[in-house]
Amino acid sequence: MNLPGKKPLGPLEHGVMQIIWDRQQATADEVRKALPKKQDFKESTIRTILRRLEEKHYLEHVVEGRTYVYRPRVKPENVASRQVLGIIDKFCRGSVENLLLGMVDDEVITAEKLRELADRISAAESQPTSTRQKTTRKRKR
Amino acid sequence: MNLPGKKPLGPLEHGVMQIIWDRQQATADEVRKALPKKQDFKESTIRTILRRLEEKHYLEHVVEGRTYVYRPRVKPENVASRQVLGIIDKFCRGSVENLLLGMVDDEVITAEKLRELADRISAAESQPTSTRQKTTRKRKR
DNA sequence: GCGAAGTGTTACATTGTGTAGCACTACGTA
DNA sequence: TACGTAGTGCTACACAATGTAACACTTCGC
Repeated sequence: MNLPGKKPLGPLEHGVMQIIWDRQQATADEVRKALPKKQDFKESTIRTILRRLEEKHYLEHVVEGRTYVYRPRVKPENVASRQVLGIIDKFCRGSVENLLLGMVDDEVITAEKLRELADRISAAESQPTSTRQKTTRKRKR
Repeated sequence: MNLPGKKPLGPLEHGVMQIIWDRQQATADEVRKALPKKQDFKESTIRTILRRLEEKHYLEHVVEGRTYVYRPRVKPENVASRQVLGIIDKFCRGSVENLLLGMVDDEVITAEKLRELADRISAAESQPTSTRQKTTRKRKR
């Protein structure tokens, strides 16, 4: 089982993912041009990064004509949530509550604001399916 | 500014932190004995790890007799919360809400449970100071 | 004065990431 | 039809972080 979102990304790898998440898809050349012009990379560099991201299952590609078009295999929020899961395991004895407490204590978010968001999310969750926008995914567990 | 909780920890480094978090403090030898007996490390190995953890500001030590006694400089929940902050920046366009949405979507937590926790935390937060247990810290921001 | 317990210093192997070169292929065009 | 160009495949190298440890030095108790 090598699901995406687990392996960490280096800064450049992350930058590339950002670009592809932003525009839904991109070719090696598009990525290169979209990166900060400050350091402009060789195309082979970009292609190496893209290949590694594909090996890590962050990306997949389809061949279009003779160029590879890369698309994300995961949404950034889901990568985030998996990484947070790992953090909870490692630092919060598996308890989401401990994490949230730490975040409030560290002023990452106020208790008030947290409750507000939780209410909103919970409300949206129980809304009728007609107005509801939920990712289609196979449910397990 | 080199505050703790930012630099990532390798598996062994993390294991050592766990031990010290558990027992509040420990010497090199205690750490060595507390680690899984499967791989039993040389003391110098442990001491290298401890030194690096101190360089990263996860630990500090006091000299007791002639031995170093290490104690944590951060609580695990705070390390967690800082790392989560980084994740929010990188993957959720800076929005805590996006992260929470991702976590609900990924079934790391249910919307219902989240709301419950948020309520509880919020209630505790606004309790009178007499019964309140809050970390003493300099507030900034 | 010696041995044990402890620290200081240094080093090497492995792995992940950034960086890129070079060879190969296929398509459009002169 | 032969060639340049756009694209990929494969390989390599350097640097930093991490795991792993040896060896030398110091000091306290006996």
